[in-house]
Amino acid sequence: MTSSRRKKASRRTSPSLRAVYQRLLRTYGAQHWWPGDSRFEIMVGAVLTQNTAWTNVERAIANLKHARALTPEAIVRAPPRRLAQWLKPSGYFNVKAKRLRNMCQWMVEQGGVGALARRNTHDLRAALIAVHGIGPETADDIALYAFDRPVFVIDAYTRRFFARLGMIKGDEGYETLRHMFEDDLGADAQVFNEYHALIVRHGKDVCRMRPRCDACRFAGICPAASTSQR
DNA sequence: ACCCAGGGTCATA
DNA sequence: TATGACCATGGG
Repeated sequence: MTSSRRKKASRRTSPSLRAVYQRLLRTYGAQHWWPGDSRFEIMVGAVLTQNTAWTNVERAIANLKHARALTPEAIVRAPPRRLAQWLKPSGYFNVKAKRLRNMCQWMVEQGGVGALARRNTHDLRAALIAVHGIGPETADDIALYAFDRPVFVIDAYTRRFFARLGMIKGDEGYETLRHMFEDDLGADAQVFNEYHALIVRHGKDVCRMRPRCDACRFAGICPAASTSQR
C-alpha cells in the first residue's frame, strides 16, 4: 500500500448492466429476436440450435415446413427415421430427433401451446427443464422468446462477454448468473429479449475472447479500450 | 486441415 | 462437484 493517491471509487467505474445494454443497442440496433413465425417454431428452433449454427437450423426447419411437419402432433406421429432425416442439416440429428419428439410428446400431454401459455413462469420453466433433452438454457430460450417471460438467458457468449468486462468470474453456476442479471435489471421481458440477442450478435460478429477484439472496441465496451478509445 | 457453432446427457473420479 | 466423451452438420 503505497501512499500514492488512488482514483476515487475505482479507476474506472464498472459499467452497469444497463449501460452495457444501451451501448450494445446503440451499436447494433434492435435484433428482432427470436426468428420464427410461431411459438412452436421458436421452441423447435431452441432445441435444434443447441451447440449449432443457426443457418443449419434454418434448413432443418425448412424441411419440417415442406413436409408439413411443424406441429407437435405431426412430429410425434412421424417415423423416427424420417424425423432424423429432416433434422439432418442441423447436426446431431439422431439426438435431436429424440429430444424434439420428447418435447412434442410432452406438449401434447400438457394440452398444447395454448395450455403452456397459461402456466406461470416458474412452473413452465421447471416443466420444460424436466423434459429430457431440454436443459436450463434451452428452457429459458423458450420461456423468454416463445412465451415472453422475463427470464434472462445465460449462454457461453454471456459468460465470455461479461467475464471479459470484469463483471463476473465466468464460472458461476447457471442459476447464480441468471438471478444476478434478473435482479439487477428487473423483470423486463422486452429488455431481456433484446439484451440476449445483442450479446449473441456482438459475440458472433467478432468478439471471441481474443487478445484483440474489434467488436468490443467498436462498441466502446472493451476493457482494453476504455482508456484509449471512446 | 482445423476450428467452432445461439447445449445436454452420460459415465467416471 | 467436476471434468471428459459424445453427438454431426456446414461455414470460415
